Amino acid sequence: MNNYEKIKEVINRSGIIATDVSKELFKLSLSERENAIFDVAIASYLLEPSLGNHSLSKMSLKYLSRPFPSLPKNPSEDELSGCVSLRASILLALYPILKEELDRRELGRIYYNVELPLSSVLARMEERGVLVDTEFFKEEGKRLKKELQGYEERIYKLAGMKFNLNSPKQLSYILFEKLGLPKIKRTKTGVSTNQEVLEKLVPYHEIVELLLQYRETEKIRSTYIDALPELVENGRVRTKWCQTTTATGRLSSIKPNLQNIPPTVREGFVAPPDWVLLSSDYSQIELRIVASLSGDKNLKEAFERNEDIHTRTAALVLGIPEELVGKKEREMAKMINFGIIYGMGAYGLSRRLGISVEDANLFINAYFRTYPGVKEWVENTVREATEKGYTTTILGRKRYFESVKGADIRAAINAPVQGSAADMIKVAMVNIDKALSNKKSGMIIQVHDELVLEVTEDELTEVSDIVKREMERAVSLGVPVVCDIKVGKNWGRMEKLEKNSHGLHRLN
DNA sequence: GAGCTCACG
DNA sequence: ACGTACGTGAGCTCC
Ligand SMILES: [Mg+2]
Repeated sequence: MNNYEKIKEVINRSGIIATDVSKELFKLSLSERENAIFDVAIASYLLEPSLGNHSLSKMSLKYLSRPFPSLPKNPSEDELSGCVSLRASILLALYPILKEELDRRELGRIYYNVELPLSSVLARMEERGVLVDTEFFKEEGKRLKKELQGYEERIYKLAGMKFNLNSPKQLSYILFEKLGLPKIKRTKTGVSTNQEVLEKLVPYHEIVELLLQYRETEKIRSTYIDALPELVENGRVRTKWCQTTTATGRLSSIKPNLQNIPPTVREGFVAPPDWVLLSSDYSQIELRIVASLSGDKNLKEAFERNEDIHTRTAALVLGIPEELVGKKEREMAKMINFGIIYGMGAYGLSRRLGISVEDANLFINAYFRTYPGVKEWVENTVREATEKGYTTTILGRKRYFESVKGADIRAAINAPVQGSAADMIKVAMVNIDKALSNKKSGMIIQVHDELVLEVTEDELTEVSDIVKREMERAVSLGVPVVCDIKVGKNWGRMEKLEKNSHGLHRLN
């Protein structure tokens, strides 16, 4: 037996306790069964998701009151083995403590049924990576560079001098001192020049419109077009899917972050010849979860009607027929629907709708009269968070709060919604991965309410059925759940996939 | 490394 | 009693 085989044999016979590296073990095929692994980082994450960092040194101090030994520089063989075995002993000691704590707080289920199996799914997503059209990035880079040079020249001319356009400090000097524009909002260190401020300054000076365009283009160029190709290896980027980072239960993604790619840049993520990309996204999942958690009759019924939820909301709130709901009314309802998910108050709504706080209050009151169950749910959630010190999702994931005041009130309202949506798509991912285990196709990206898969053309019909079914039935909400499926040769240009009368899929 | 800004859901 | 909409990651400037 070589070392690899020895290690594999031990792991699958005795089990292994690891941290943060369960994905690596799966990648190396070192683990043949999930229950051969206990990942202390994932356990610690479920126990304290707001911690952000579940390093062994933190866990060791917290649960064992023991420092985590650091490796000396240029260690001797003895020092090395001493340190490593000390570290291993810490892992070993953490295992029973974390396991018992998971059970005590009823987090064992979500650990064993969702998070642990998910870590192997994420491992496979990392291994597969995403194919990148480097030519697209090259050409787009050239085009944006030219476009930016045009903005720069005109901006310098209007400013009467050259300056560093990427420096908010210098820009603020130009706008508010040199050109004398009104100061709208301040930051900790000076005067804000953010997009919201610039939009208000547009009528004052023609430089502002150019600045907005420059900012938008420069963002795309610097963050995406220039940075992404640096991370391509053998034609693919392999993001790291972070499973123990967010306070709510969502995933995050780094190097590169594939969860904030703008539509224009999505074109650069492509399928190989004879493959397509398939994207399936939940429709209004967070609001459906609000309907489910609150049990509000009217909100549930609104979804059962399968009409546009914002239009329906506007009609109910304003007491008018849906045919009379115009753009403005729908926009207002959409704002409140979103606002609810974020725990927004009258002040926030008034600012976003450009109306008075009094009017915003009227709308919110009318909204809660329409959906009284939602109002009750919000109040109960905040009360529970205060009394128990945590909020809970549909699968029992918890987020802890020390005292629920200020911004924490809103976070406490949002956490069960955002977290339940995360629970749901995670379950879907585990089930889809299982259903695709004997296929060539596989998942490559998750963006909170969207899954992207790389699919061979011959598997398209079957895979799209699996994805849609597993996403919609991942967790039973008692409210209809709908996913829309799109297909294309790249992530940017996709067409809706519809079922025709023969049950066959076709591209429109 | 902090602060600002901004991309996504 | 609210610094007044939640959750992320990353590039850039400046100290
Ligand atoms: Mg969606």
